[in-house]
Amino acid sequence: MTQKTPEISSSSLVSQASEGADSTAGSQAERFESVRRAHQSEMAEDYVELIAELIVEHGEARPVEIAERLGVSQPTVTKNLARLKRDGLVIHAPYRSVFLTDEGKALAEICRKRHRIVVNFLKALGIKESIAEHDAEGIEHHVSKETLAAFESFTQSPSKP
Amino acid sequence: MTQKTPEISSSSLVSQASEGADSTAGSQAERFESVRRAHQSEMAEDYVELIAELIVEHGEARPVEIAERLGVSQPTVTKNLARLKRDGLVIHAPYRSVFLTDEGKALAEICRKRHRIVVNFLKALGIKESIAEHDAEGIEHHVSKETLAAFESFTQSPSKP
DNA sequence: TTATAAAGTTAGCTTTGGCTAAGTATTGTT
DNA sequence: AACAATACTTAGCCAAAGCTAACTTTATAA
Ligand SMILES: [Mn+2]
Ligand SMILES: [Mn+2]
Ligand SMILES: [Mn+2]
Ligand SMILES: [Mn+2]
Repeated sequence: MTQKTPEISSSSLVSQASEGADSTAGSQAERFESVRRAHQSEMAEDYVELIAELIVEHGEARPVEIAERLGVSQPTVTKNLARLKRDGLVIHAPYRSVFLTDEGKALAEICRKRHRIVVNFLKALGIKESIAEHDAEGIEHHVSKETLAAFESFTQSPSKP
Repeated sequence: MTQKTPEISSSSLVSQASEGADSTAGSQAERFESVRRAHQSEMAEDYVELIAELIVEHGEARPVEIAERLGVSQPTVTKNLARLKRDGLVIHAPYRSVFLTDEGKALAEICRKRHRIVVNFLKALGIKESIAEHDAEGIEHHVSKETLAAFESFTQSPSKP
């Protein structure tokens, strides 16, 4: 009830030069927007990568196995496969196993490589494998081309620019 | 129509010992579950960190400014502030500016520090600041304690274990 | 002090990605 | 061939985050 009601400080052209790079509201917004965009591709990336893995390991990708590996229910997989199909990444007929389209294969390959780079980078930093795999699962979706390249070159020759 | 219908290979106890760490379906599922959990905290973390920033910079945090910095609409901010309030992280009365609870302040401080560590680490790797800030905005939510410690120690003395 | 502008909220919609319960299809076993 | 077990789908639910349009409140300016 009696809480203070401060006005908006319209006298704030201060900008006390604290940040190095430009730290405008606009550029910060772009960063958050970019993260939101990355999250939208995340499901697709993890699915196609996993489907490719299963095909290599078992000769085929079964929804039940996808569900088990992802830790989600079978209906969730069914629904997400429909989305991936809609987006042209997988081929899936009812009660059949799952295949990747050419586009799906290409995406899976990119994701597989990126995943390995991130894991190997973390291991090169001294992180133990189980944790490297854990963190990579999330980090992989937020690594720019530049950062990925830096990770790769560090892995190959640590501490050299 | 005439698509092949492969059976499930029930003869697959092969496990050709390709991976170093344990790569069971169960441990892979745990990693994905952990990423999903991280995504649930992400909105809260970015909001409290930003609110703390705004209070430092402008003396207060206004919804309109939060919306601009995040690149989302004002109604989205209103709705998310209600969630943060429900979760005990902010104090917000209608038409007033936003305050952090003690819990919100504590979370903001953790996030602020983690953010700086990730950014500084990427810069130490040779990534330029604007890209470091960009990637950190996503990566920060997926870094374990161990990895964060490794980032910090690398920043302080690169290439030493 | 009144009018206008800006800020904030409410209502209602959307997509994503999770779930359970229940039904159908396929596969494996007798 | 019949039955049981497993896999898969469908239907229907939920919460999170986003949006626009319309309305209300607060702040600014005439
Ligand atoms: Mn992943
Ligand atoms: Mn993420
Ligand atoms: Mn962030
Ligand atoms: Mn941040």
